Amino acid sequence: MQRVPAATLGDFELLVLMAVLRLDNEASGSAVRDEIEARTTRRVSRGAAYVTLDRLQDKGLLTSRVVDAPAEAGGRPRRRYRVTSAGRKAAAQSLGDLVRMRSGIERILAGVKPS
Amino acid sequence: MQRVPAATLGDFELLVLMAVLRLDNEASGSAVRDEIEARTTRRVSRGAAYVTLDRLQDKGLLTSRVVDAPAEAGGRPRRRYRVTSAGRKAAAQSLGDLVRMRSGIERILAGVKPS
DNA sequence: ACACGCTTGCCTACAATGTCTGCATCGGGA
DNA sequence: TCCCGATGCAGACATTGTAGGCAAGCGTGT
Repeated sequence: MQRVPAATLGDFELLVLMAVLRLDNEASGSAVRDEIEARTTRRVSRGAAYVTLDRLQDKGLLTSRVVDAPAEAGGRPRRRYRVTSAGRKAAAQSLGDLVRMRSGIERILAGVKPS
Repeated sequence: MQRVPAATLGDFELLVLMAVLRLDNEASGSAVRDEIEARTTRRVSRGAAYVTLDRLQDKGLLTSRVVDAPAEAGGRPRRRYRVTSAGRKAAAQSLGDLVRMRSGIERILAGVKPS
């Protein structure tokens, strides 16, 4: 069942949504996980990914289906996720908020050396 | 007491951190609140702002002091917040993650009409 | 000096999200 | 068949998000 209020996205939810988008709407759970770990500095446990994927589905921001041939070397059939138009809208809004907030302080944030 | 692990920033924490930065490190609690409400689509209660400000202090990402002349028409003395170097680093890292994740799908996210 | 009202700060409680560990399931190969 | 690797998922708990209400100061008017 979908929840109507569609509250604001959490930080990880936004990353997951973008991961699915960037994987061309054919993302499996572990693909999402790998994508986030590859593109960001965060470490993602498998469980964390699936729980978030599930919650995004409850909100109606994602859909999924279990249509997949098994992987090369064994493995359970994969579930594939797709971003809905509501999902795109939510992601765009969250990112818009971030961008508007950042505008003007890029310089301050740029000169930061990583540890 | 500061917490060492300095976990990843939540979405609202990041907004608050940026608000203080953009207010030139002389931000009061309600100024932060007003700034976020002005620049984003989110509504911020006073309590939410202060709780987050407090937590960011515990993490060592912000410092504060109560040095302020009273406002124009009455009011309690204001507390002013300042972002630490650790805070700048944390914000830069979170934003970096977001930007890297977004790169390549800007087009998809751009063509989204607000409701 | 006193009461008043305004603004800011903060505390408390609760909802939502983030995160991990462990286990079940499915398919392939030995 | 039996094991193995990979995926999905469930349960539990930590962290963060959010609101409402109460108290503290400070000016103003009497």
